[in-house]
Amino acid sequence: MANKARATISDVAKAAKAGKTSISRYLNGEKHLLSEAMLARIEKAVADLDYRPSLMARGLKHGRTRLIGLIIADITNPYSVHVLSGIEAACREKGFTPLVCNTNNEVNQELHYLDLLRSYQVEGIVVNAVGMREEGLNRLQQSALPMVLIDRKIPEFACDVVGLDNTQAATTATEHLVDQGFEALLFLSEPLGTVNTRRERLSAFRATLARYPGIMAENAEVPLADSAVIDNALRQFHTRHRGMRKAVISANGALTLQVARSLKRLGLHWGSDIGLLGFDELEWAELAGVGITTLKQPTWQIGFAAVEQVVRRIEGNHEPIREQVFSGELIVRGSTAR
Amino acid sequence: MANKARATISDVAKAAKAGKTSISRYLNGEKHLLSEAMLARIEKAVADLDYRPSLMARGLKHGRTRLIGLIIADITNPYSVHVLSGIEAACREKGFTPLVCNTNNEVNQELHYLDLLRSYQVEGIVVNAVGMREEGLNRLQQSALPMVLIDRKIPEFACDVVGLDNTQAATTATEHLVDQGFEALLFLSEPLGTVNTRRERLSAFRATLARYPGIMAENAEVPLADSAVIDNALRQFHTRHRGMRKAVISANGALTLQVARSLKRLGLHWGSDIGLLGFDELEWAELAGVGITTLKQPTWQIGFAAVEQVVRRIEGNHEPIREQVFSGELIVRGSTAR
DNA sequence: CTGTTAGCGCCTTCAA
DNA sequence: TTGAAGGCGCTAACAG
Repeated sequence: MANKARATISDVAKAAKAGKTSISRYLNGEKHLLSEAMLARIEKAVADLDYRPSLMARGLKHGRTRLIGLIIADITNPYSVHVLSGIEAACREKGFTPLVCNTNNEVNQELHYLDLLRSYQVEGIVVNAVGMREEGLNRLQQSALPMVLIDRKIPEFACDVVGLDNTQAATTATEHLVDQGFEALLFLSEPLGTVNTRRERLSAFRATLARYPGIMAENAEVPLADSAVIDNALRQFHTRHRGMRKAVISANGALTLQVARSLKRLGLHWGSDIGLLGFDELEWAELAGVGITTLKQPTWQIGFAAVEQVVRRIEGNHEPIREQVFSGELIVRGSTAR
Repeated sequence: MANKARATISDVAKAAKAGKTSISRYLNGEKHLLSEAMLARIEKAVADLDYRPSLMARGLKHGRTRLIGLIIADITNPYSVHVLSGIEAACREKGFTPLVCNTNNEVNQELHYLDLLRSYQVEGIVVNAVGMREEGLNRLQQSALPMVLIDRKIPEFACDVVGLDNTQAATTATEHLVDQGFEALLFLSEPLGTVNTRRERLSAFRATLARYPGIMAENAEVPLADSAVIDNALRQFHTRHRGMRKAVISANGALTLQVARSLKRLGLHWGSDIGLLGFDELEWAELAGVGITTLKQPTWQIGFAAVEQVVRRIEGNHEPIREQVFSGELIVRGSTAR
């Protein structure tokens, strides 16, 4: 009995001995305009044919696809995954469907997907930016497509943003290390570039330590994938401050993983030989040696809030650009114990 | 200068002083049918208006949305994420776009999304099943929508599958533990239910140990979220075989995490007090204590192959149901050392 | 080589 | 309370 093609509204109309209009009304919650009899017939027909309206056609009609485009820099990153989880939840609640695109940290993928999303007529976009420059931006500015950025801003691009309160977070983290009696601190991040989150975290780190003149403050930029460079930065920091209590702050979760690996290679134990604190909570943080102290971001909320904001825009809200930050929570473990 | 609405094919036609057909031809690679002059005018118009065709409208026309629906049980699971990565790559290569749905391990979400995907007229579906019963199945059977399962099969549902060679993998894992001189082995999994992967792994475990009568073989089913139960299972296993060399096999990555946490709570050290081997590679496996031995699945390839298969079906391939398995790779670390 | 026409499945006037 | 007609953006005959 398997019906080949999907049933269309006309099929239902025919089966219910009604006009297409009535079906349409039935579908759009205007049931109060229909007679009991009609209602029953339609109900039956819909069920029989297992009919469901084509969102494509509907979208074509009045541009409401109920699709929200997501551009995620790296789906492999736990941060992104948890944000995605919040995004999913919010979409579900608001009646949208997320169209997920993974740019794999490549700028041209970003451009490609941006185009694609527009082709699918998404009603809004949520972006965890990687590069995003020139062309991509111009196009976006013109098409007044609602868009909100997650985590990172895009330089010189006015747009809603939702992310972490980097200053608060980095300050909290730094002060914790000061409290724990560390005398030399290294802030480790990927190359700063124009990535505001890295810069803000570093600035707050510096600003905080400016209040503690006795403590050495350093920072280094290392590429995530180059373990030799990381080893080197860590080794040098360690030898340079031999005899002192010292600690490393890693600017994000992916980097923390590499740092931990590097320390292991170098034979340094976090907690005893060197302090370690990483941005982003890690599911395995408690299992690695004496545990790793982390600064946990409310990732789920961030994702959820991002969708709320983009939906607000979709629904015509024209308030000025809005920047929404959430505060992080320090989770203390063995790696920063006295 | 920002143009409000998106340009349509008609706009372009007007701007290029051409008919819509010519534009359409231009877009669909039938440029050879167009005169130089026309081509140039169109090219310019398209660029000027930053036009890109609506995939919605196109889809409406001849049912080719170039969309592939993805139903992922738990996007938070690293396994799924890596599979997703392969899926993404394959989609890109084949010219499809993945529509990702996260069911959050809830069966009704699964149903909901299944409907949704059909509404969006996806051309095929890739599913990492959670429950998927009755209704959902019937609907799917009828709509001859190409579909391939990842990892798990659905009971009594004939469908292409791609996943791990569970027998090979579990056998390899078990033999490794035998080789390492363990005398009592516990196979730990979530409740078996009808999940074929769990059952197959357990069977192979049992079958392998049948060849080594001297070795104790046990298994236990524990809910992922109930740490008390896990603690208990582990504690009992440990005390029951006091004085023997014993090891635990965890049936998947998420469980391995819980097992590691549990062992830590119990004050048992993997490697020295008890052996540990987990299905699924974990990025932190080397960092947890002496390291955790894992059975790594070729996740990326699995995802890639799944899309290849579904695309094959989309393109009209009618070969009999196909089951594609990849073999796992044992990565030995400290947790199973002598 | 190029344009006209007729839908794809749906929603929205507008009439009945 | 119901239905017929037109059009969303695009493609595919079918003429010129």
